[in-house]
Amino acid sequence: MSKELAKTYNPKEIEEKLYEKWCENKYFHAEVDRSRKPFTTVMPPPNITGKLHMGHALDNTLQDILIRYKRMQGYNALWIPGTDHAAISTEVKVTNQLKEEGIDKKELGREGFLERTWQWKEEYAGTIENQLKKLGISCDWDRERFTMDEGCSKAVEEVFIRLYEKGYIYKGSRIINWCPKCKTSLSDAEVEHEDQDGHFWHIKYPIVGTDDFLEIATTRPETMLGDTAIAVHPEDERYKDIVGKNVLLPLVNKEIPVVADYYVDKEFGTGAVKITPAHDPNDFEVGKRHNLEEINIMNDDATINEKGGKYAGMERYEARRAIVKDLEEQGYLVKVVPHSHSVGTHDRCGTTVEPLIKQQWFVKMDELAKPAIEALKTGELKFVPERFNKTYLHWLENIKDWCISRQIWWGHRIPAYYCDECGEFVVAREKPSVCPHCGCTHFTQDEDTLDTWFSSALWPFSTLGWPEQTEDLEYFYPTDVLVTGYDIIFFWVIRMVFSGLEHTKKSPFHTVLIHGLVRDSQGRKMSKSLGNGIDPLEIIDQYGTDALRLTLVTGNAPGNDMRFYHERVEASRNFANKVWNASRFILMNMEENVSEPESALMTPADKWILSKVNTLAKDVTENMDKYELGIAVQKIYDFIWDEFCDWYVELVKYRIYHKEENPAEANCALWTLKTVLGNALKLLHPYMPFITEEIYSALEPEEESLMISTWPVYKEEWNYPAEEELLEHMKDITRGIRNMRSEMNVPNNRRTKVFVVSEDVKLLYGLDQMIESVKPLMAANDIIVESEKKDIAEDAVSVVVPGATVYLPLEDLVDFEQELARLSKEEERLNKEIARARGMLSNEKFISKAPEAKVAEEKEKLEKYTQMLEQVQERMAGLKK
RNA sequence: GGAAACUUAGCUCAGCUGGGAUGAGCGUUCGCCUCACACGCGAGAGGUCACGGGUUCGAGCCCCGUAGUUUCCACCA
Repeated sequence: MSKELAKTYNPKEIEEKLYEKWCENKYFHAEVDRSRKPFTTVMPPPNITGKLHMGHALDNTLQDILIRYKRMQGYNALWIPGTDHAAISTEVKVTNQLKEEGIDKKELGREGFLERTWQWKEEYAGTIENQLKKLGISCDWDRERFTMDEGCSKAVEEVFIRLYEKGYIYKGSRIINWCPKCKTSLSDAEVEHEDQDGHFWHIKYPIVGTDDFLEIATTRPETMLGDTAIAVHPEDERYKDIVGKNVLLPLVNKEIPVVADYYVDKEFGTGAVKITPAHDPNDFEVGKRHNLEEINIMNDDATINEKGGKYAGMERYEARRAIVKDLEEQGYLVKVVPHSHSVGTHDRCGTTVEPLIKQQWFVKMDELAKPAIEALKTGELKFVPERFNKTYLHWLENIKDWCISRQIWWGHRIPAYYCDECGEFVVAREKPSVCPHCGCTHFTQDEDTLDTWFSSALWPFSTLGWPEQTEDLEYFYPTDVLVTGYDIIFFWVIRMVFSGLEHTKKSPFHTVLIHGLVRDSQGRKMSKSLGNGIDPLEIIDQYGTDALRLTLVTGNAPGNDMRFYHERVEASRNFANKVWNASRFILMNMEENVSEPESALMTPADKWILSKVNTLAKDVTENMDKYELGIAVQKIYDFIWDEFCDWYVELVKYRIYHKEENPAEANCALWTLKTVLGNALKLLHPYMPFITEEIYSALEPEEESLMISTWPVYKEEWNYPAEEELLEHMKDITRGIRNMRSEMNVPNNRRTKVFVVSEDVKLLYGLDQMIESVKPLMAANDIIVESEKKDIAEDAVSVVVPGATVYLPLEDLVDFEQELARLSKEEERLNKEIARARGMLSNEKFISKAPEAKVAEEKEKLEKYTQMLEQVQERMAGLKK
């Protein structure tokens, strides 16, 4: 940064250059160093399915803020980046890409498809990496990982085998969620439920041996092809006599029994339920209890199979229509009632999920869940904000076994090998040579792959070398904070916690910082289908990375959603420009050899701003330690703009402009400017890394880099309470004068005498010390400070501020009536204030119960306002003469 | 059917362990191109903190209830 700077900040000129410098110097890289404390975080690996969206920008900005902060505090900060193979999502994307080229993935075969998908991975992982770099994030690129790289795959295999050997992984035939489009099983978490308008078809089933019918209601009539019973509530008087009898399944013309089961709700529908064990999770349970046959009537693509008789080959909804039509024609359909019900859909493709019975691999969850619940209760793990504890616990306490096998190619293949001869399987690290069951030597590996979350669950330790007991693992693990959105607590956070506890005996992190969603300006979720997504790169291009980052953290509390719109980024951009220009002003005037001045040379203003930045450092640190990043950055913003720019820089101009006459005073001002700006830049750096680094390098050219400099800490010697008080008085006086002038339409260029009358000796003395500096702020050509009102003409306007009365002789402009009106308004206000304070102080309970400090505070206020009121009244009396 | 969050200035949102809403940005009114910045400077206007109770000397904040909005979970055929 040279001294001839552009009037507006141009992020494009510096961002790339600085990022390269940081990378070249390995500032992001961390190695084991036992002399320092580590601070570790792992990046939630973005899916390689596409480019990053605003949610990623938020997630990574938050992490970068924390990691930069900790790094400056002296921690050995490690942030591991990486990407996720995103099994089904990626397979769908690549399959579609192939389809566009007219290629069926089956033609390619497994190997060919995988080769193609690895190509895809290379391309997208590269794109994602570049995007992250644009965001300025300081993760350790030397440690970049991928959920399907060698190390992660090794960890996956090891975990699978260990859990299998422990009996926690099993293969079983259970009812699972099936996506007929992706042709794979899904876990419960991957199924989204949405309410759809459907119908209730009331159908009558003839009771065998009578002329009676049993009426049932169903939302999915096509499943009747697989009905193997009707269930009623055991205590339902209506059906008491029918239990044990058979009914005739219409269309199929098969007799099925009526069973009694507590699952049935007497009040709902007709109180009689058709039971299709193979196509409904509840019916499956009922079926187990009553030993019912399970008839699977569907193929993997949700067409009706050969068990469906004449409906075989039909697509599921086509079959539904045909069956309803037939029922109606044959007189079995009683009525159709509109009915809204919840339908499960695949979260990746939106297809309605079909519950089917399939052989799948499962993780037994009950034992694994217990330590994860315990970790939260003991405090080993905590959520910020705390309300997510409930979400976490509720899920774990109601957890069901996790279906982990997927019938797709892209993913970690299950390490189970089937004997070609006897069909028995062996779970092993390598393909076995001899079958322990039959002695045969030919094996085929299980075709299935694992749920994508199976590998991401290991991310915090697989990326550090587990299952090897590496030095990295020992030193950096457990990690410290995990930053992620509330939308993947179930998918990911919970699974990482129980996996970490199971395999490393430790919670993988002590804190989970949860953030919300970035929504559009109308509060809608950003989505491809709505086309309302905002590309972070476009924003960066338009306003700069720092502006984007600032926008993403201001005015937001942890866990809350935010709305994103251009006006907010503009405000951030404006702030960047403000910082830029204040710095430009300082650098333009900066001398080579500024030195720390004697305390005696410092003006009250210098001490005040030092004191302010000192307190700021303390407050910001406290807020950041509590993850209150929005509050922290707001304080920095306010300090820089309001205190530093609007007051201090203005107060310093006189000394700077009179450098030649008084170099010592100028030095003092410059040193303070440099020191305070330097500290402010440090505090701001985690939020706005580029602009702060750029300015700092010009301000402190001898220092290597701001990002590796030390975080400001509170120092007692910069605590100047008296000067803080004095400057508050000075501001009150200045505002009083400006207010008066504005109200009276005094032209800007008209300078006046200013009389400050006060009994406060310290105030008078302090003002006197800064008189030349203060003049421009008060639009004064002369400031007279005195302890009592002497030769001030009555045709002056006056304003009473705490501790002083200020007069402006504005003979020609004074309107006595107006002046009296103004004063009486002020009198009224003060009377109200006094009444309020008196009211509190006359309440005995307040005096006896409120903390002493609070009582003293109110007494002080009462005194202050009473004094001001006297001044106002005195002035009014003078005017009335 | 459970659970959570939200309801504060025209808009979007902050408000830490309860102690005068001197809250922020945007918008708006008035005056300023004052030699760092018009992406700016100065001065204003604008709020019964959803509603009703309760606890407390004191409630935007704690407790209970009501209404509206949003989200998550759940097997109601």
